[in-house]
Amino acid sequence: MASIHDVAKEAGVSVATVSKVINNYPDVSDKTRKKVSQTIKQLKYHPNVAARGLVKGRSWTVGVFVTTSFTNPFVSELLEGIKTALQNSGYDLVLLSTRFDDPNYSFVEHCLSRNVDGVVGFGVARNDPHLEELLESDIATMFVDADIRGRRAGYITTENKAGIMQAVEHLVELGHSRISFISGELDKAVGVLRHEGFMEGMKAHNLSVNPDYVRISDYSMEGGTRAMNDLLALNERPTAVVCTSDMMAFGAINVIHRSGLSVPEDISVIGFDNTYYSEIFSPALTTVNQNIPSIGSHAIETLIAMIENSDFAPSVVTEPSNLVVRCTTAKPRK
Amino acid sequence: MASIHDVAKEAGVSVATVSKVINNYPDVSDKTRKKVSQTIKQLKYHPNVAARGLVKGRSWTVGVFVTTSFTNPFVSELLEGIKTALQNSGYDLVLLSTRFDDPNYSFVEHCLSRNVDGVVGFGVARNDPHLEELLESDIATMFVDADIRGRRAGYITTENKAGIMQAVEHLVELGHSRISFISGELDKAVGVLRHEGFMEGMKAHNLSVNPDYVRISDYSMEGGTRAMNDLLALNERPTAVVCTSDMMAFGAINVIHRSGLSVPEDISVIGFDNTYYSEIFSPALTTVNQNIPSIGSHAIETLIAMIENSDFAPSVVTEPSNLVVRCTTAKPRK
DNA sequence: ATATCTTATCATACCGTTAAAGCAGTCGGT
DNA sequence: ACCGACTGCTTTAACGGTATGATAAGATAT
Repeated sequence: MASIHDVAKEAGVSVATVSKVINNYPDVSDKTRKKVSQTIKQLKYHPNVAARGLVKGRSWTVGVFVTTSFTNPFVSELLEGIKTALQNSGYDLVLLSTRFDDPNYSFVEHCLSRNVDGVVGFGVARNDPHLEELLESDIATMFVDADIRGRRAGYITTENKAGIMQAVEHLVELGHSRISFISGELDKAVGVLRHEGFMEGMKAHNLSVNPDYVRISDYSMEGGTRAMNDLLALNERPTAVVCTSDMMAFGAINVIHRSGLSVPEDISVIGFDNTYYSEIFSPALTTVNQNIPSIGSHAIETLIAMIENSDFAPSVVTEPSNLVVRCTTAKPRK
Repeated sequence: MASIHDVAKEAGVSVATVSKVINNYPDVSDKTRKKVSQTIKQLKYHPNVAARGLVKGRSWTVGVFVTTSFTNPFVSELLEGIKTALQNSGYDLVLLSTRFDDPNYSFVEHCLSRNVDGVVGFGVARNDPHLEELLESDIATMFVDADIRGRRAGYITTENKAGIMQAVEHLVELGHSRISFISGELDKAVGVLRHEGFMEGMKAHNLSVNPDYVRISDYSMEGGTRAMNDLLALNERPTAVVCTSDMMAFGAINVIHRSGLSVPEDISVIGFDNTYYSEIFSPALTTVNQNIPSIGSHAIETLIAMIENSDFAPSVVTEPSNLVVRCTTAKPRK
């Protein structure tokens, strides 16, 4: 690999001049600029990122810290959005492979030694042990779906509350009143907000919430399965269920079918996310749509703005959500 | 961030000694080693990867070049396997964000300027314009699902042919003879091998292949939809269809259902991949299983072996495949 | 007592880049 | 004719590590 010295020698100028050409400094004559550009092309020279990073204290990489599985469709779609925004940005994405079994592994130190310019954090709980350290550091951060702010940290999220309220409203309009809520863990903002959305949505229609109908589980399909099993065991089962993820809804629907009941005739089910599979699944899932790829893209765009413009205030972005009615909701049986 | 100089000063030794401690050189007395380790911990020192990379000409990163969407469940599961193998390896994954709109963008130059120690290539066609350049370079490479070898390049794949042959055999045993094959593009090894598997499987049971029944499409759901539409338009439609991806099978099944026919009663469908959703989909999909996460892990493991041991011959790994019978295959109607 | 070998440590060149400072040469103004 | 400003370029010191050859001190052999 040719270095800047090779280019300088070949072009008959000093390394500094080459550097200036590369970085578009004004004090280079057109003639030399041309000559240098030409030799750069000729030698297929590309600046060494490590060397550049060493002196600039930057790396032109942004880190992600994925705690959940990539199999999670939310993660896939988020990454897709991130990939799109990264294209042509000059930044590359580094997946920080964490060493969780090492008790004194520090995420922040990992970032610092890798010199990442910023990170996007996803699935970060409010009580995450690494969180405080991260917020204290100078690393620009965008959290996805977590209402965590800091001197250098902003977040992006969807209208969680409004989304769930729309879901409840839809069910009420269909004539449901025995409405159940299968929630994800309440340790993250999304969980709390969606829960609030359910409570407020019910209240807005003067419906009381049966405590047995509110199940706290986890966002996976197994989470939905477990919660739905509990609900079916009740004396008076609900006629509709609002889930806080599509995967949970899939799990719930499978349980309902397996117990001989049908969706939506016996029980209506609503999901959350509108991931790619909600349309493919049969019956096609009624769900709260959030534009996940766009969340990913915006997260990166604002992150880069924060990085390149250190007085850019860490921002809070909220993406709209809306209910997509498909085939898993209907009027309750008489 | 503390540097090696800070540690040296604090511990009262030279930087060289600190470096030796970090890199486990033998010629350091136990006493100084202890003292240095202690100050490293105390100052929360972590070597700067850029500086180290600069002198060593390495980066402790492996690159991936994802041309398809992350939404593709194969990619997600592959990444999951990669993530697992990377854990505790000391390597991080960098997603090279490609600049395809730039006509003289070079993937290899991107890798070189980032100093990645190796790359895993997925979805690389035999006629990919970047391929030759990559093979000529000294970058250690593992291709997934492509039979491309080079001085520094090996590959990992599944028993593609055998998998499809099992699928055909299963259908024949059920009594099918009008068997169709919906194939992905034939520009990659997987496409060719699965196609061969179909041809040989049919031949092995003395069945002739109706050319109308062989459709070349793409691996997406839309690909399956398109091909199935064509098949249903035929005078004599097939009683069974073998698809080369799960997504294609989903698309095909949706088309069949929409046209008023049912799966598997009217038409049996088999997929390929056994991705997470094949079990969730209803009816649950009969499909050829390949252990995708394990493919990802093995790709990384052999890649790292190639990197750290430059005379490790680039290897070829084949993972087994097997048919998983679920609910989309049955005897043909009389 | 001197020479030789070991062992532990250090000083320093170097990796490829950027940036600050400096230095010729040209030009317009007095 | 001289001054300062400007232009275009170069020299050189970092950045934070690693590796190499030198060195000092102690042990062993002669």
